[in-house]
Amino acid sequence: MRYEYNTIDKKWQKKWEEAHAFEAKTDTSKPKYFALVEFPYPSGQGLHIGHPRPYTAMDIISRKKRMQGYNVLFPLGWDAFGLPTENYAIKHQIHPAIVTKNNIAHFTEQIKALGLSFDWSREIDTTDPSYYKWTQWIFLQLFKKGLAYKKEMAVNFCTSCKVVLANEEVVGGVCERCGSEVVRKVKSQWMLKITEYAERLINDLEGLDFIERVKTQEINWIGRSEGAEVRFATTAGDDVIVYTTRPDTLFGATYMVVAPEHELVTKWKDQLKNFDEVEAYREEAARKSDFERTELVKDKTGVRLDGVEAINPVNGRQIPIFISDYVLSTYGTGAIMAVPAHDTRDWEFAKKFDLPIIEVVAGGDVQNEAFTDVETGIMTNSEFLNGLEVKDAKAKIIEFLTEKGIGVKKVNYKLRDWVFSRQRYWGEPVPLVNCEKCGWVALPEETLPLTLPEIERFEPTDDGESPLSKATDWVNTTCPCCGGPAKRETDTMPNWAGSSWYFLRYCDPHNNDALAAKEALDYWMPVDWYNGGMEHVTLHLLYSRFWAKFLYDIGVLSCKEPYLKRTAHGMILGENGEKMSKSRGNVINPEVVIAEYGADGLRLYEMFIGDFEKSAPWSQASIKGCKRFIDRVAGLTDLVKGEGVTQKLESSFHKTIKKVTEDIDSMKFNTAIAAMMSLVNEIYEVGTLTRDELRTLITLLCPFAPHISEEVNEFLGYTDILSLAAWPTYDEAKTKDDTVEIAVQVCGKLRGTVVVAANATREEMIAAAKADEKIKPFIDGKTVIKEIAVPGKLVNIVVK
RNA sequence: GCGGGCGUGGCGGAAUGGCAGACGCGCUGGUCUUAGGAACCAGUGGUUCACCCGUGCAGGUUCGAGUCCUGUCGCCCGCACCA
Repeated sequence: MRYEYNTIDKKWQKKWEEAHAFEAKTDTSKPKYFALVEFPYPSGQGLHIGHPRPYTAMDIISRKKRMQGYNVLFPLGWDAFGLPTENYAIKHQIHPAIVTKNNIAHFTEQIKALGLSFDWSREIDTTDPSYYKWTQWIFLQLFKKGLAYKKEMAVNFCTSCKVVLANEEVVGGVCERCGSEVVRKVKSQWMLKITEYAERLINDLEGLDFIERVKTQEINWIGRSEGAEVRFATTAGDDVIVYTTRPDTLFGATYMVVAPEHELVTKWKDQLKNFDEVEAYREEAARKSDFERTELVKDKTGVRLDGVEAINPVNGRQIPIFISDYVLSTYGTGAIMAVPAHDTRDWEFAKKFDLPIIEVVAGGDVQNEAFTDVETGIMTNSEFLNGLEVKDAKAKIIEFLTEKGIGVKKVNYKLRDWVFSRQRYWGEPVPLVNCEKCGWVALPEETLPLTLPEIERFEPTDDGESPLSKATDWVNTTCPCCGGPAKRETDTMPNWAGSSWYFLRYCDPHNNDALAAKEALDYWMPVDWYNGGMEHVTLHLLYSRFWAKFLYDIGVLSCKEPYLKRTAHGMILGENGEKMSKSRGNVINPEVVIAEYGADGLRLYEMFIGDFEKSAPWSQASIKGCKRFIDRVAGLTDLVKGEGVTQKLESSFHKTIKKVTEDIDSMKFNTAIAAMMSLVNEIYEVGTLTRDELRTLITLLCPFAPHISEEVNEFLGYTDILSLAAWPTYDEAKTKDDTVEIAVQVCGKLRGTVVVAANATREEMIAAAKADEKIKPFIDGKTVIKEIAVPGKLVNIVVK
């Protein structure tokens, strides 16, 4: 038979659907397995060739687990709130809900054409009020626990999207989404206290099966550091608290730097002789975008505060105070003690402003460069710390500072609270009202969902107000607390809100009384294996872990971590090795590929293309090899004779079953496919196989190429659905051959091979090697110094 | 600058410290064909061809190194004045 994919693909997709083959039932008699892919944002462009890679990978894992007897939950949904849809809606004057509906329809059709074993009965959509009801509910719980708060603050503002961005959404100083300039704007924003979970977000990574680069990236992003806060008195009377990770170098502090935004600078206005100059610098710093600030990294600038000096608490020495934008107002206390001898940035600044450099850790040449090594240095010029190692000096000075009440041990994080407001229409409304009397008041939970009002125009205003502010009928309401007049919050939630808990909804997607029933959550959670992109590590992954921990704290979830295992796929690049993009003209359309090679051809090639975790360039030529392989599998039906086991093929089958089983578990799909290709090549060499053997082969192939496997199965006369059949098992003993060909080396160089019994002893192997005609010339007349034999592998004879 | 990763044929890529280049693409020759951009068969790292040389480069450990160690060069990704 042949692979007529045009008809076969559709035929089996329909059969699976009619049989509800992949719908997960809560069945406690079987072990559960929750496999998760990141649900897509249904963009107007339709499916990208990159989408099927992680989907197929997790589909293979899900299908195999299902065949191995697990109760598998493998769902999909739509992360459908967001800017591109809204921008499209504005441009074409179509309601974003309609745009979303159309995009989802298109995506659904394209994804279904891949034959993935998703449980479509659990499909969810973050823009559906019955879904975002629960997003709002979670927000209310955060609000009630004091983890959501509104704050006037300088935020990142994208000049093109006209919207506020979270720190995680600013990449390299520009907007992560559109690449436009990001400026600082002071706005009143809802914030979520993710920082309160910083410690747990780091500590609980331990023991999770996350790939290492994901763990390190999360840890670095959270950026924990240990140090001390130290109080410096000033000649102005106010104290300045600085944060330092090197309290041991306190005796080397020769000046102080505070952030331009530091509040004391304004307070000291009358005491500063050069306040005009100071003010000018502050204005300049405020005007700079993040991008400009990072561009100017190397060139330190600053202004000395003329009229106020700080006093080093350990030696009473007066030191000058500067403002400089190399000190950030948002980290630590916004003030530092500068130790130019042992900090690179302070050293650069000191050189530029001609400030003294005092060595307090011996071991370097501090006049020529900062000595920052904490491992080898010995304290000097530091009175009672002299002679100590850095690590001991740290402990001693902290003890000293604490005793004197001038300092305290302190842990800091780079992680900032999550800016949760967006001045956009297409997002979840914030279920709060602002009452003149009562302040911010939560809507009663039974009134949720608070749905989006119908409005005419979706554009945000130039001054950054949400389009919802124009819906006055909706905005003006009554306070649920006192009944007086109140106004609704007009900002909406960021698109990361709906995706922060979507996997929980899959457990019980149609529940109207809770985000999911406790029993369903307890049964399915945590997710056993979650695959997604590296670009989400410091965004979605961190946010959703935070929400899961919060839900654990309030008793909704029974697990502390939502995901047991996390892997990440590599990108599929264009044929030229560059990232695929319209502007580069190297985009491959999955629909076109399916039309030419069938769903199985695409699936197989996406898995065969290379190491799953690495990027790989697409090749229009290479995909042919996968199509040929499928055709050759279909062609095996012509070679079927009889039942049972073919002697010559038996061990090959056992080896292949073992290899494919193991490789799927470690995501080595490319070598699993290679093993099946080798087996097929061998069958063609033998020239015949049995019906049972072909059934085994297509069972192995089924997770990768389910359509052709089902078709061959039916052709062979089987009446079951192969996708639900039992996964083949292997006999370890039968994966071994009776005889093995071993390499024979003389002095470590390969000189030949000999065939020996698989269970041959070392002595037998060496004897066989020495007896070989090709080996003799290399050892005859020489003294054997050493003989090494590795069973099943090689013999190495060392001669002189 | 810091953190992570990677350098293997013409290409994508394989190799628990044990026969480097599995598997696939491409290429060469052949079979069959009116035809071949189909299918099938054979071959395919280099070479001065029983030797020898080959995993970015230079050393080291080892009976044996693509794999481990040290140094070095190059590339990719993330973070980036976080005190």
